[in-house]
Amino acid sequence: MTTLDERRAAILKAIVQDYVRGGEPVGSKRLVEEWNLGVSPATVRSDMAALEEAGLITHPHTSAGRVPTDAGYRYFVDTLSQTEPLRPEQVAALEGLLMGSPDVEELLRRTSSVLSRLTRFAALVVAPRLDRSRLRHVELVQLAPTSILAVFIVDTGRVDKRMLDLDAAVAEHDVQRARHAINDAVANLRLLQVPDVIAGVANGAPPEVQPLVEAVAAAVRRGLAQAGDGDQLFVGGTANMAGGGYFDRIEQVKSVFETLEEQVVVLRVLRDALQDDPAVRIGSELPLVELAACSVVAARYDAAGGSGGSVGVLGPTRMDYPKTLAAVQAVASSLEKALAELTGASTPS
Amino acid sequence: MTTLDERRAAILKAIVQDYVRGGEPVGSKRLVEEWNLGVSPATVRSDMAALEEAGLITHPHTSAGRVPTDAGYRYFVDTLSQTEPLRPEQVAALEGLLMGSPDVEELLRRTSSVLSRLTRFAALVVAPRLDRSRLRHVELVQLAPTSILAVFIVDTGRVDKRMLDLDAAVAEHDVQRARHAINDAVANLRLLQVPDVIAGVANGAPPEVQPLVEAVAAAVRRGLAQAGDGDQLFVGGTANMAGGGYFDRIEQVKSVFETLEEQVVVLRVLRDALQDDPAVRIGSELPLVELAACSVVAARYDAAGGSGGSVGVLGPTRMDYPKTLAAVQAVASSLEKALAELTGASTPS
DNA sequence: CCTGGCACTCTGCCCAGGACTGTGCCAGGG
DNA sequence: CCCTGGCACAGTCCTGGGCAGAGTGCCAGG
Repeated sequence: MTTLDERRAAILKAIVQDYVRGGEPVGSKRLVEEWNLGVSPATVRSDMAALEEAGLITHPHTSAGRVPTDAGYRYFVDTLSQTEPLRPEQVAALEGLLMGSPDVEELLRRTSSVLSRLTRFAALVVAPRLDRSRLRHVELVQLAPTSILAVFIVDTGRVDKRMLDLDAAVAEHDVQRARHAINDAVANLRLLQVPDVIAGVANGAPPEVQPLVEAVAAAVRRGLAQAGDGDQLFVGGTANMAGGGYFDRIEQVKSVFETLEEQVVVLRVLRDALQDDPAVRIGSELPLVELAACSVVAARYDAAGGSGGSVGVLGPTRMDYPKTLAAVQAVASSLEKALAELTGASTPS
Repeated sequence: MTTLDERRAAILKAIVQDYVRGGEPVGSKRLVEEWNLGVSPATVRSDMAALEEAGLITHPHTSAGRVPTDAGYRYFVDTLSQTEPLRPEQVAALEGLLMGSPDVEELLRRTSSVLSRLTRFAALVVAPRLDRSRLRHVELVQLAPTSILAVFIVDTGRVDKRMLDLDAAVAEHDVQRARHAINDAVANLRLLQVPDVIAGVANGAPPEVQPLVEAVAAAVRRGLAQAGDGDQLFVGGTANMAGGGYFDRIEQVKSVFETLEEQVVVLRVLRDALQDDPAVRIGSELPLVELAACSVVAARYDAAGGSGGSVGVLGPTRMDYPKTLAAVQAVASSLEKALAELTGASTPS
């Protein structure tokens, strides 16, 4: 992207800001009136023609004002704007809301709720990644002779479960032996190391319990492999996408909702976006054509032990990027704090 | 509701069916043509006037056809229609989809997905009630000296967790003592009995562990008290409410989505509806004005040990009630079967 | 390089007319 | 007493024309 003439940059900036506020194509006359640019509408027009030539703005039709293109928003975000930090009382309110959460799940739920209300878009919150968390405890519950429910309790307070289907029946007390052997070996281990350690336990274990222990190791391995797609996702404020008056055709709204229902897809989009941090992905930059009229703004947050997740919003391309970025970043950092408070206590000396 | 003249009943039925299919007000002429009623449009008109007098149909405006009112749909559902059972291959496909589920949560998720695709409305699935389930195991994990994570594993394979904040620190081995004492006492007990039994354990326990055991009892009690509102809810196919062309104003769509986001509200609506089984609640019969243009069709299902939940759909009042009822009931019974298969194996001799 | 002016284009709105649909009512016939 | 055909009436939807408004593109001049 070539760098822009100073006045043209100012005009692009004005177009973006006006359009984001009003939702209507903005013309040369209005522009000079509201932003006293010191030049005449005619000059602005020729500049706008240049901006259009450069692919930064378009015409809906011959005689309408200009509208930013995705590239226009991109230029605006990259070089014409800077995030406007939230007001201190907003940050305070934010932290107040998040701090009191009783557990991680509830905290993440609240986070998605508060972020959606703050931005008036759909909020996306991805739970801390499992792979770097530490395992606290494994519980094995025998539901049937060959089927065992394995429950994994992780230091962030998250609880995961998985059914194990064995080829042969296991005796109740062998389940207990496996349980003890595994827990002795893995307590407070990084989840990533767990499969290998458990596999080691299996090797040294008596033959009756070996298959069970191996099954547990396999379950953890599977869980970690899935972790990318299997991460927990909390979505909030989807209704915001229906109001607001973005999107002209109802079909667009529907396809956005359809996309939001597919957690796997949303997770992929988020992960894809988060090659930068904070990340802004505008319209066609998103990997899904269904979301061509949408943008994603996201940021990472860290959690105890180097694990972490991300928060973000999905909104129309016509969004206030500086404000949204600020909100997303503020929420990410508040979440980080609240999480630290919640699980920082979770490493007793 | 007084009973209706036979011809008038036929006319009402025809109006409902035509309107549900086409979405447009239906007039006297079309009616006699398509349903060869054996009388002239004029006669139909006078009957329609009577039906309108009775509050079963309305005019959108002076010179439009008639549209059923909520009461009209109600009459149709109660006395003019009967559910059309699904085709056998549909039932088979349904069961095929549900049977392979690895665990209860996934099963319920799939259920909501399949029900929404079957009906093209938003599907609601409430997990089996906790209060009549049996407790399999309680796990206590100490996250900090005064904070304990209690994990409850129930026979349906469901896992619930709850944080316990104690007033005083507990020693690690006391946590283990409490854990053993509780598990010895409660294994395979109905959840409803659990609080009292644990309270009994607390009484006989040494003073160091007493507060912890009591906290566990309180947690279960709280969990059960909440059970009404705290039940797990799986919502699927919400995007269907945006397509379809029901709802004229976008505002309605938005308020439906807002309602769907409030799980507590949805659960209340469902529980309220399920005084009958199967239940049909039409428009103004629902306890929420926001849902005045919607109907709920729901049915209960039973799960192991007398516990159970419900499945249902939320759609526009203008829905095909016989078909929807059939779908909901078929899904409920398939879910019941799949659940039995999944947890029936869970009562080893 | 900027500016004012001018012609042009396209939208949105209003209004009127006509086609259409559907109703309500009434008088007449079985 | 109920059904029927006929007729007047009311309201929607569509179309077309006219008109105002906004905005552009271009060009000649400072």
